[in-house]
Order: sequence, then structure tokens, then C-alpha cells
Amino acid sequence: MDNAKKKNLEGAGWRVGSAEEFLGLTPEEAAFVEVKLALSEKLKARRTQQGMSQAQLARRLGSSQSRVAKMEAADASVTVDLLVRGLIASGASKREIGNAIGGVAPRQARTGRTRGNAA
Amino acid sequence: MDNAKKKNLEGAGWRVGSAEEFLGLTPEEAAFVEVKLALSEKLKARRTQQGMSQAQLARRLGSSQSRVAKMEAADASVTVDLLVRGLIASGASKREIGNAIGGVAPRQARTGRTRGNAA
DNA sequence: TGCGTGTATGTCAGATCGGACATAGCATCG
DNA sequence: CGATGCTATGTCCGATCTGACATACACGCA
Repeated sequence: MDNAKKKNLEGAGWRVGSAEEFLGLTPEEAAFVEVKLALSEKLKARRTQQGMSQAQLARRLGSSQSRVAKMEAADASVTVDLLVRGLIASGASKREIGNAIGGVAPRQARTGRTRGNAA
Repeated sequence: MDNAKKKNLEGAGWRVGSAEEFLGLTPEEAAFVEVKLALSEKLKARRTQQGMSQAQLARRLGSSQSRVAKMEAADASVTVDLLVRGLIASGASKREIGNAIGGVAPRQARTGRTRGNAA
């Protein structure tokens, strides 16, 4: 799965979700998968951004490299639970997690926060 | 990690924000619990707001009333996975889910978290 | 009082998850 | 080339979760 491409689509008009429907998922299942995908992407982004290897993050998580790989691949055997824990272990705040799921595009194109912030 | 401990503690009846530290949770565990709490609150809010009973939501979820009760109680035996599914089943958008976690209050005052909608 | 409805709590068998391990693919380096 | 480091995939088996059920509590009503 190439994240770059997916992100392009997201930024453009939203395509990723349609893949799930194509697979015969209900809208609810699709939404759930989207949540997982969003979190797995964010996890990978944070990890690489911090120059960590999967093995390092795994250690921090008390898990294994293979599991981290599956997390980032949004493998079916990975739950949102684990992804959230992984994000937290990678230092993500609740805010970041929330934004990853429902937030506006994580693209850094925008200079200001969605909402007025820092004094 | 130490789910047993968490289970007991949660079962012992606990309060929202500050209790984690008192319970000796690591910051990461605390953050995770906060996520769960935020989601369970949102779930209950959405359900009642829609005039649904736990049993009705359960049916929609393909689950049972007792499990929904546990979800809303943020019981240790429910995962973020299930909470997210519950929210989706209740019609919540990804955005709403993200906001519930990441906490930018959409509209109403964020202070009355206990349920203070007694207007 | 008894009944109906909604919610809370405990339990359990079966389903799912997760850490660990093995293994393979791919770069990079000496 | 071999060695090292990082990632991907498949497979176990013990740990955890989940739906279902039983049951209890609360409230309103006739």
C-alpha cells in the first residue's frame, strides 16, 4: 500500500473509502476501516518522523517488530486499541490522535491551526 | 499492560480525570484510559440524544444490552475498537469520533463533563 | 402490589487478538 | 561476496475480548 498515493487522493477528493465499498463492506464497516487506516498512517508517520525503527517502537510498546509492521499495514489482526496504544507510545497526544481520525487533512499546507490557538 | 490491575481499579468505581495518577498508572496508560472514557461518554451522549435504549443500540451493533452498558461505563472489558464501532453504529462521523478523542469541544461548554446537561 | 421498561453487574464458552518466532525481501556497506 | 539493519508475512498458542444469558436494581404506572 502506497501511502503517498492514498494521501494524494485524500487531499484531492477522497477515494480510499471507495475501495472498501468495492469489497462489499457496509458503510459502517468502511468507516471503521477508514479509522484504522488513518491511525496506522499516523503511526508510521510519527515513527519515521522520529527516526525510530519498528523494532524500537515495538520495544517501547512492549511488543514485537512484526506486530508493528502489521499495525502500520493496518493488518486485519490489528485493533484500533493497539493502534491507539502505539500512537501514545510514540508520543502522540490525544489531540493528535483525534485529528488523525477525524481531523482535517494532516497536510501541512495550512499554516494556521484549524482553530485559533497559542497566545 | 497490567490489565488485571486496571480492571480492579476501574471496577472499584473511579472518577474521571485525576484518578489515574492516584491509581499509579503510567502517563501512557492514563492517556489510553482517557481515550476510552471520552469515547464512552460520547457514545452515551449520542445514544440518549437519539432517544435510543441500550438494547436498541445493541441490536444495531449486533451486540447485547449488557455489553452496551459496559461500554458506556468504560468497563475494562471493552476495547476502543468496540467503542468506535458503537459510535459508528450510532451514526457518528469520523469527525465526531476524532473530536471526542482529541477534545475540541464542538459547541457546548466542555466543563460539565459528568452529564451536566440538566438545563 | 405487580408489571413493564431501561440499566447495571457477574459469568462463561467461543471468538479474536497479540507477542513471539521464523523466514524472506531489500537496501547499504566493507 | 557476506554481513548488518530494516521491513513484510505467516504461523503458533496463550491472553484477552465479546455476545449471550441470568439476575438485580430503579423508576413509573395502574
